Amino acid sequence: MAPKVGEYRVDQYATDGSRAAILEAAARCFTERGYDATSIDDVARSLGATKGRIYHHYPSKADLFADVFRAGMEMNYAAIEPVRDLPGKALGRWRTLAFTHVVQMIRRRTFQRVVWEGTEMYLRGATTPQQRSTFAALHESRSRYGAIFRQTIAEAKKDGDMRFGSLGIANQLMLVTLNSPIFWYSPRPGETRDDIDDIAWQVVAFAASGLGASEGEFR
Amino acid sequence: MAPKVGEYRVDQYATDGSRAAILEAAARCFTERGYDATSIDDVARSLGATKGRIYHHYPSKADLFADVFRAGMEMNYAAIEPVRDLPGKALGRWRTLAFTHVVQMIRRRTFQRVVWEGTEMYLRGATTPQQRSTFAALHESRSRYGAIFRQTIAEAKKDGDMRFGSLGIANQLMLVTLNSPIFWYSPRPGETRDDIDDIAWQVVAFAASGLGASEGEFR
DNA sequence: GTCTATATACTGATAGAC
DNA sequence: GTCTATCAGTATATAGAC
Repeated sequence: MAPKVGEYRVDQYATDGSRAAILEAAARCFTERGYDATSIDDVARSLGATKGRIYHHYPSKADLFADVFRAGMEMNYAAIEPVRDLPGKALGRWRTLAFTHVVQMIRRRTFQRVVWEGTEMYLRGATTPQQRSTFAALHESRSRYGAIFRQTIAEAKKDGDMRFGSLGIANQLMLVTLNSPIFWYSPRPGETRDDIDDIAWQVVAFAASGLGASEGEFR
Repeated sequence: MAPKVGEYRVDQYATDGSRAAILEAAARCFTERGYDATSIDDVARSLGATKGRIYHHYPSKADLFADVFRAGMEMNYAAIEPVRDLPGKALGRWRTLAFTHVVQMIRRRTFQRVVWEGTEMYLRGATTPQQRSTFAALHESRSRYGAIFRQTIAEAKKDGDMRFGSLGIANQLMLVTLNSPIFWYSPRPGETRDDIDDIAWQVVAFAASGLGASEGEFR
């Protein structure tokens, strides 16, 4: 179940065309230039509009950014929901979860970059006191999401299906690996769904081996 | 040998106390708040000075940032220089290189965060035409540095000591893993040199296994 | 070599027309 | 619901005193 972290629900950002268009444009701009270097005028211009349109929907730039963050996390929860409670051992469940996550990083790259930058902003304390509680909720949503992965590898280790030292370090290395397509992936002309799946499996295989998983996969 | 990427040499930033202090403060500020959110006043204030001091040494904020980037890369080349041309098979050489690099990411975290952000700025094209050539040179310096690692794992694969699919993807995953301490590491009170080495070896072990290296190391 | 103004530009946010 | 005009705050960079 995708928990509500903000004031809007899933179907709202899906059906409200105006707000959805703003979110898409904002995600793209924030990804291209980063939060501070992106002006509201930039986002408006990329929509072929002026900032009046944006300020009608969002009271501030920080709120717009936070809503992209929220939408990104909601997409993540929605993506893994069908594979969260599959039967079987932890290692197998982890593989499916990890693959789903990586594909998500590739498909919704712009939103996921905002999730990353938002997390960094929160951890750096680069937020005003009013924003702080909003960002804290978003950061907690992301922590809960990450905890699903962390728990699964902890269980796999207990099963004897993974071998690693510190759980905390292994967890960080796993997450940074699975998230890394947001930094290096860029679509190639004529790329198929299978091509993306192939890339994603290579990422999962790297992380699995890194975590000392029993059998390696080298597709 | 550490190639000169900018106009200053190693011994200059090491001996010129005034400029070195500015670089340290700038690296800290840029790491804490990011390039755009950091004002020259912030850097000056963290030095207990005013911006006159900084503008005497650097003509612009972008130049200051670029010099931190340059210093960071110079530190990296200097760090791996003693282990670049060791004898032995590629896998063994890679382990030593990788360990040295990870320790460097931990020890000089602030400078390495600037290297990361500078690279992103360059790739995003978030530079003015005048800055472009400076950043291009710095980015190329970083690419050459990364190529040392890429070449080594390619050789290890040819030796049959590593197993992975696409070299390009494996390279990205390796680099993001080895660099990742700049995102999640923070020093703990009473931490010893051995503690840091232990963390670094766990990172190297993860990457080695991820690359399908023959023997796993699980410290 | 460092500091104190100050010019200049940009941007987040608001008010009110349509 | 969107646009135009405008205000206020901030930040880069410069000029000139010390």
